[in-house]
Amino acid sequence: MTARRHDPDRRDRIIDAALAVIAEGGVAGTSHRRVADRAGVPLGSMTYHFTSMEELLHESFTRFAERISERFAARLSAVSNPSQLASAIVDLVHSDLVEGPDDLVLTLELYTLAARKPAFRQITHDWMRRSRDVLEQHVDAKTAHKLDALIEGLFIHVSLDATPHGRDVTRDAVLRFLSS
Amino acid sequence: MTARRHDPDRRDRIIDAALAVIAEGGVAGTSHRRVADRAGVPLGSMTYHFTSMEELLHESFTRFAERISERFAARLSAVSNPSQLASAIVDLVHSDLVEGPDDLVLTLELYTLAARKPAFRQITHDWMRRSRDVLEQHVDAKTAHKLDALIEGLFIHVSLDATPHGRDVTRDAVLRFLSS
DNA sequence: GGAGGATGTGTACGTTCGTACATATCGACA
DNA sequence: TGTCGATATGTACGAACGTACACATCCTCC
Repeated sequence: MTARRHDPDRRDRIIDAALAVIAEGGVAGTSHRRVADRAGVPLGSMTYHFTSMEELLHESFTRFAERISERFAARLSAVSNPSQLASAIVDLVHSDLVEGPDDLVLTLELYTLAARKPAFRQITHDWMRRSRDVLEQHVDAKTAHKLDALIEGLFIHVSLDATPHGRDVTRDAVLRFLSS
Repeated sequence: MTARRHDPDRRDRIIDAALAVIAEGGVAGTSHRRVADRAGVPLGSMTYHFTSMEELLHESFTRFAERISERFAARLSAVSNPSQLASAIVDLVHSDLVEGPDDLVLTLELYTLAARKPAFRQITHDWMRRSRDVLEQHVDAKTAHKLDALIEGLFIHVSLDATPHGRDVTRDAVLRFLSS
């Protein structure tokens, strides 16, 4: 009812700061103190708002996955034919990456966590389901499955391979799944 | 010329121990002490054989990537037609994973490191080039590129998605790239 | 306006860490 | 056999960590 003593989005800022710190130094290099410094809050605030580091990481990655999903949906909602869909996907794979290398790092950090801790796997599950839902607005379910995996692999290989991956190769790969 | 004071594969054992520790607790949870305990060597041995943690990680992941590459090559060297190739790839994506979940964890830990530190990207570069070389024994270069990325994406999605990925869907996806 | 609960903070404790380095052990060779 | 590098180890130090918790601050309601 009344204004909180301090900013009510203190928690939000901590989560955003956590994502920035993770992108910079990885989960390995993330500590309460570093996140607190980045968010401009006292150390005590960390344990007050989050009972453990794991809870903070979980909430941070949940927010991250939702953001990426929203962008994915926004990019693909505008297309109306297979050719446009292919172009949109090629853009996602080749351009988004250049804009935000942090996204690659955060994605991989999340996958790594999910591979080891089941608690984080729910985040990847939901993320992948949302991606498929978006793709299923344009293609059938099985194709959506394949396309989603292909996009994942292309994104990683374009990012971590020295050999340049041409947009034409990516486009051709996508179109192979789109043709009936 | 003469036998070393101690076992000459002390270094090797440390590297293997490091991989075990990384698989268990991630790069984040890897320390000199833990690796030393696992390898059965004194703490002093760590800094003696490796000037830094980063050097140990680099050598460990190099060895890991080479091992996976060898297995990949062994699996694919025996095939002689597209159908067999598809079956071999489906096996790689669906079965290897069940055998060794550690491989997934280590792969993702490496990718995460590579995404942030260029020094580790050389390892992924070499790994991906070796994979393509193997694939190019069966298909043309562009197809090898696409297939390699597809395998990557399928592997990750089969591992981190709750929705089951049928082998038939994987096989169909692979065959789409194999058909001329 | 004062009591008391909710909200937020500063600090201190015990642990673990990477690293340095003095010391110990051994093999090679005179 | 005795000496001298090379090889290897144990230990100690300062820094950073997660967490607990006593304390401060503020809002609400009587």
